[in-house]
Order: sequence, then C-alpha cells, then structure tokens
Amino acid sequence: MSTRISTADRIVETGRRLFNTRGYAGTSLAEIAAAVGISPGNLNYHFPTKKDLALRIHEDAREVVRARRSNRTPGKISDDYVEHVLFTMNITWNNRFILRDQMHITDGFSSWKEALASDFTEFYSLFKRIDSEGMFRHDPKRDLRVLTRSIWIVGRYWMDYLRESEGLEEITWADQERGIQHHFALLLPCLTAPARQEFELALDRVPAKLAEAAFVD
Amino acid sequence: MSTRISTADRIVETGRRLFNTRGYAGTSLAEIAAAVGISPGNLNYHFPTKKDLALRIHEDAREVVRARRSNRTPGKISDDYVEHVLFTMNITWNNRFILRDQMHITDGFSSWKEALASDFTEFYSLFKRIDSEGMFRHDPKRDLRVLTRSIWIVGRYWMDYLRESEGLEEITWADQERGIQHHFALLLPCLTAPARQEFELALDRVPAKLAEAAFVD
Amino acid sequence: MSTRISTADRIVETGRRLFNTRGYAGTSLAEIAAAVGISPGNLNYHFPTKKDLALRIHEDAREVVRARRSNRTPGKISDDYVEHVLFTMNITWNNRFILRDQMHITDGFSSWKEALASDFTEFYSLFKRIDSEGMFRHDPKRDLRVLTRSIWIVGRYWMDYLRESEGLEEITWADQERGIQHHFALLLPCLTAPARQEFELALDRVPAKLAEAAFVD
Amino acid sequence: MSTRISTADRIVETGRRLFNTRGYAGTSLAEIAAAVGISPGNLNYHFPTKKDLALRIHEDAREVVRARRSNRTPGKISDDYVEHVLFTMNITWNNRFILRDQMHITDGFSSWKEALASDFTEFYSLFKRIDSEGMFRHDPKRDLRVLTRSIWIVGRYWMDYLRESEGLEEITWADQERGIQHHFALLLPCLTAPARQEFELALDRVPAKLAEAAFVD
DNA sequence: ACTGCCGGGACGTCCCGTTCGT
DNA sequence: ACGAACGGGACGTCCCGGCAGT
Repeated sequence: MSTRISTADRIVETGRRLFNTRGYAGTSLAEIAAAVGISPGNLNYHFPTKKDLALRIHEDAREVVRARRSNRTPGKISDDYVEHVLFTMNITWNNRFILRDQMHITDGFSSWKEALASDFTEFYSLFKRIDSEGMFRHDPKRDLRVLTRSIWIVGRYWMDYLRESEGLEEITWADQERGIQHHFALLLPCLTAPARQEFELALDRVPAKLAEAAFVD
Repeated sequence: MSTRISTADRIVETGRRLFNTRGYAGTSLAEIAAAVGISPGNLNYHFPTKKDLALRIHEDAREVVRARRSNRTPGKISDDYVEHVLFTMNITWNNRFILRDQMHITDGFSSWKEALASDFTEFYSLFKRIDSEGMFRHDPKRDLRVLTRSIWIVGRYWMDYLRESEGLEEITWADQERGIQHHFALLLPCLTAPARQEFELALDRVPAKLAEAAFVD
Repeated sequence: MSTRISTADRIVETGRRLFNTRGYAGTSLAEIAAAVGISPGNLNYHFPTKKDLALRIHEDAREVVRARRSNRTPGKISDDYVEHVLFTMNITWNNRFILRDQMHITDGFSSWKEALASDFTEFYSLFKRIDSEGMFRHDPKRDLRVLTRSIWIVGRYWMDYLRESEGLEEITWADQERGIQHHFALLLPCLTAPARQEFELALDRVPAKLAEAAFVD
Repeated sequence: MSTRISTADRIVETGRRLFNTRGYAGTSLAEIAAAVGISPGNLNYHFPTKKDLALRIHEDAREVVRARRSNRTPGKISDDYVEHVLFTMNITWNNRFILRDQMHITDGFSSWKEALASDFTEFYSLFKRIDSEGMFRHDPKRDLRVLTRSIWIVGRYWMDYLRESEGLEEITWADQERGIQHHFALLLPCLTAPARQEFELALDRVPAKLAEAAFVD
C-alpha cells in the first residue's frame, strides 16, 4: 500500500526487468544503477556482486512459488488448472533470463531446475485428478505422463514463442488468454463432452482471479 | 568432397557451437580463436567483426533451410510430418543462440524470425493435408491453426526443455525420438484409428532417414 | 585501570596490527571496521581519514618512546644495553608498517625517522659508556660509530629477518633472546674477558624485566 | 649492446622500479603503462595479471642469482667475500618490493625465501673457508653460525637502513662501500692481524670488478 | 593466409569519505 | 556514539578491432 519502496527492492525489480530484456551478460551494472537512479557505488553496497543480484532475484521468484503453494486451497479442477497455467506462464516469463542465461550463473541455480520439476509434478497431479474424476475420453494407448509433459511444454514456452516468433516484449491479458486456448486445443480433444464444457467455462471465470496472479511487469 | 575444411568454415562451426553453449555475449573472440587453433588476428582477417561471424552463421543456417526446401519431394503425409518435426527440432537447436541472443545482434536477424514463420506455415500445410485426407476425427470445435501452433511449439522447444529441465547438453537419437512421441501424444488423440496406426508406423521408418537430418553437434 | 577499552583505542590497536601484517595500502577501512566489530561509518567518526588513523598510531608509538625515555633510570651498563635492544626490537616491529609504507603516507612521518635517529644516538651513548668504562679490548682501528651502527642494524632488523627468512609471524620471548645473542656475537669479540662475562650475565637477568618491554602483539 | 629492447622487458624494468619505489599495492598498472609509454591494453597483452608481472620480475631476479652461481670461479677468500656482499646487497635492493610486499603476492613467492636461505648458506661457507684458513683469532666461545647470521643481516638490510634512516632513494658506489665497511667493523675484530690486512686490501681491489655486479637502477 | 603486437574503451569490483537518522 | 545508506572515482581485467610484417 505504501508507495515507498526500499532501494534494494527497486534494484531487484529493475535488474530483473533489464536482465529479461537485454540479457544477463548484456546488461551492465551501470545501466541498472542509472535505471534505478542511484550511483554504481551504492548498487555495490546492496549487491556486492552481479551474481548476488541475480541470486536475489532468483530467490525472490522461488519465494513467490513457495508462498503460492502454501496459501492455496484446492477448488474445482478446471479452475485450478487454469490458475496453474497462468501462474507458470507468468513466473517463467518474469524470470526468463534465469533459464536463458543459465550458463553464466550456473552455481547456485540448480534449485531453479528443481522448481521446474516440481511445477511439472504439480501439473501432473492435476491431470491425475482429471483422470480420477473420469473426465478423460477412453483411450487405451494414452500415456498420461507423456501427454502431460507435452502440454506443460506449451505452457512453459508460450511466452518465449510470443517473443521469438511474434516479436512481443510486453505481455497483455489477451496474450495469456491465447496461451490458455492453445492449452485447451491440446487438452480438450482428450476430454469427454461435459468435461470440455466445464473447462471452457473455467476460462471465462478467470479475469476476476487475475489479481491473484503474480504479475510483475 | 575433400576432407580438408577451410579455416573460415572451422571458425563458423566453432563459433556456432560456442555461441550456443556459452551465449553470444558470453563468448569472446579469443575463446573462439583458441578453440579453432588460430590467432585472434587471423580470425579478424576472416571475420572483421564479431557480428560478421554471427551473420555468417545465420546465413549458413538459412541456406540449409532453403536447400532442404528445394530438394525435397513430397511423400507419405506421415513420413513428411516426422521428417519436418525432426528437421525443425535440429535446426532450431543447432542455432538456438540466434533467437536467444536476439537483443545483442538485432540488425539483420529479422529474417530468421521469418524463417520460423515459414516453417510454421509449412507445418500448417501438413495439417491441412491431414485434414483433406480425412484423417482427423470429427470435431466441430477444432481450430486447426491453433492446434497446429500448439504442437509446433512442442517441436520448437523440445530440446530447450531437455536442456532446462533434464540438464542435457548433448542430444542423442533417443532424445529426438522422445520428441516425436510427445508430438504424437498431442496429435494422435485427434486422428482416426487408421490414421493413428499410419503415423505410429512412420516413426519406425525414420532411422534410415536420419542421415538426411541437419545434424551438426 | 578499567578493563573497558575505548572504541578509538580498539581501532588503533586493530589498525596497527592489520597495517603491519597486510600493509597500509593493502588494508581497507572496511576490514579494520569489521575486525573491530563496528560499522565503517563509526570508524569514520573516530578517524575521518585513513591517514588520520595512521598518524594516531604513529603518535602513540612516539609517545611510548617518550614515556620510556623520561621514566627510565640508568642502571648497570650491561642491563641498560639489553633493555635498549629489546625495546628497539619491539617498538620497530610493532610499528613496522610506518617505515615499510612510508611512500604512501609521507606527510607527518618524518618524525618517526627522527625517532630512529635519536634511538641510535642513545644506543651510541651506551657504547661510549662501555668505552669509558674500559670494557673494550684495545683496537686502534676501531671506528666506534661504525661499529655501533652495524650492531644497531642487527637489532632494528632482527624481527624482519625472522619474518622474511624464517617465516615467523608471531614473536616469542625465545625469538627475542636469539636476537640478543646475535647482538652479543658481534659485541663480545670486542670486549675484555670480564666485560664479556658481565654482559652474558645481563641476559639472564632479563626475564624479570620483560614486563617493561613494549609488548603489543 | 643493441639499443632496441623488447616491450616486455621494458615493462619488467619499469615495473620493478615502480614497485620498489611506490610499493606493489601502491603502483597502478596504468602508471606502469604510462611510464613505459604503451597503452594499458598492450600491457595486459604481455602480462594478463598484475601478479604475472610480479612473478616475471621475481623469476628474472632468481635467474640472475642462478647465472652468477654457475658462472663464478672461486678466487681469494677476501675477494669472494666482498663480491658476495656487494651482489647480495644489490640483488635485494633491486628487488626489495618482493620481500616488502610479500603479503600481497604470497602465492608462488616461497622460492624467494629459499633464495635468501641459499644466499646465507653460501655466505656461511665463506666463513668456514676463513676459519679453515686459520684467519680467525682464537675464541672458544664463538658460534660461527650465529656470527655469520648477524653479519649477513647487516648486509641484507644495509640498504633498507639507508632508505629508512637516511632517506636515500638512489644508491651510489659510496653507499655500497660504506656497507662493506660496516661489514668489516664486525668481521675484522674476529680476525688475526694479517687476515685483517688482507680483507682491507680486498676492498681497494673492488671498483675494477664493479661492472660485474648486477647493477640495475 | 596468418601472426604478433597494439590502442582504446568498457565492465565488475573495491574503496574512501560523507550524510542522515537515532 | 553509532549504523545504514550513499556518491564518486579508481583500479584490475577483459575484449574488440586494427595494423605492420612475412
């Protein structure tokens, strides 16, 4: 509520934004300091090393993931599904430099890989709920794990696709909605008719929940 | 024909490999020169500028795309499909730095984005062939373009997924085969029973064609 | 009298120790503050400038010299001799950075050179006492001043020798005793037999006086 | 003979001179580059690291010591003695920063301590020659090793003494001659009358040999 | 075609000294 | 008296690009 933000947080925010758009190696600390409006010396006071700043951004992101996981109460499967997809898309987009520039900041970032893994696990449990609720059409050949991973990949890389192939730098709600629809294009053919309807309705219920999403940029 | 490779080509190969693994900004010309086994001055003789080298790599990649497109004769839809997926996975993986480090080398690389776009167009035409051959199960709600794009994304980012989530740096045939299977996990639920069988058989016919794929690393 | 040491004094002690071991230019104020357990800002409150701290250390050392000179009552020549050597060895070792790093802190340190000079003068007067008491063997070629200076140098640099050639960082009483013995190896050949005995006995009387020496580290 | 000196050697010479006068930590690479008349970038080409430069200077000095040791033919004991003292004084003076600034460049410099040790060993063997030639006056209490070390210290630190106590920065022949005389003030009282005369004459024979000494500054 | 050498500049890091608030 | 935060500047390192020589 307070408009006063600590210098350290302003650095973290600016750093995350610049690292995302210009890359980790392509962003100089001088640029960050200038963008924040502080001196390079002061930046060094808060984050002695460039990697320290990256690690802090990384930990903040992990904290957001942890906070969501503990504060969440399960609801309708379709709502949970949409919420999960939106959250994953956003958190990965807002911290995309971490994965993109892994090679420069390898040490200490292994946990982010684990974050991806646990995100997939959570996504997979949603599919098992769908299955246990009998919403899948009968298909003896279906490998649920493979199907889940394929669809998960679409969610993970949807925004990268937008940036690379469509040249976007700013993400709007419409972009996210398209992401959900591309999800559904894969999921819905596997569902029974009532289940399809249920999931399509879930998308309409989303905007009201949008505020809960971890929107940063 | 000759086993002797020109210095320029060795530079291009080494540069592509290092740019991919260490990033464009994270790779110094001195590193490339050392990896090739030549002096930095000599590298400068062949490529006056770092960006010149990147542009050359880029053009070589485009040339590979062009060559495939002109030398290709349509075959069975299922075979063409598998071949296309493999080609796209490889060409994008082998030149992933171009998209990843767009921000540093913006000028002259827009054409690579167009290459991706035309690749999608080609992929989309395959789906239209599948449709015209009546292989799709009936589904009035299907948006073919959206479905195509979703599945295309899985192919485009499959290897990025392997690197990020599974930590792979070297790609084997098994990894590519899994990529195809994740494709099929999405495509097959939309097909009629005979079409499914046809596509599953196509995968078995692949290894013989592997040599055609643009394998580099 | 109180066991409570003022912050300023703790800074002076820590600074002297660090300047000696790591060098003046090689010791940052942040390191000193951390070693003392205070904030850099507080250090700046007590000593506005790095050189101010160095000057304070310097003055404290000079004060020790002055205090000894005024509180001292002459005794036996041999006892006075040993006491002087010990004092000189210690005071120069404990403040060795002052001479070593002269070049960085030239202003205001000329007086320390004068302190050395007057120390030599005092040492020389001891030799004149030895001479006037008829303890020197007859030697027409002896230049008393040159002899004095040579022996003085051994005392001045004994501990530097220990550090450089023997790698010592901590000085024990045994090390100082060896210093005295190396003194005697030069002095005794010039003395008469009874004088030699007298000086050798003086060394045994030392430990009781040890507390008087300016032991700091 | 040639007036053309390689850039690397000019850097080494200038670096040694500046490190000696201003200290290792107190000399910036920019200063050295400016003094040599080259760009900072070029300096980095020849010596990637400041420590690399220091190590090179160090090795050059060790090489001088090795060269002298292998090219030397023993002569009169008195001449050898004077030659050794002069050489040691010069080599330590010309590279005094190495010992003074040990703390900043600890790694890889342990060999210099060994150089000091072997220099002392050589000096000690001279004393044993003096002894075996019956030049020492009879003295049952003499500990030859202790005497040798005491006198060695005077030689090792004579020039440091000149700088610290007499404020010298440039060394002349007169300064070195005084160093020898201070040596003799300690050595001669231990010698027989003819031996004293022999050693005193040796000093007069020196200037002709001066060119052989490793004079650098 | 290839090398050694070089200049200029940028970046990450460090450090000193100051100020504000308690 | 003390600490958190800050500004400005310097230093070591690195890197790109160029040029003379062969």
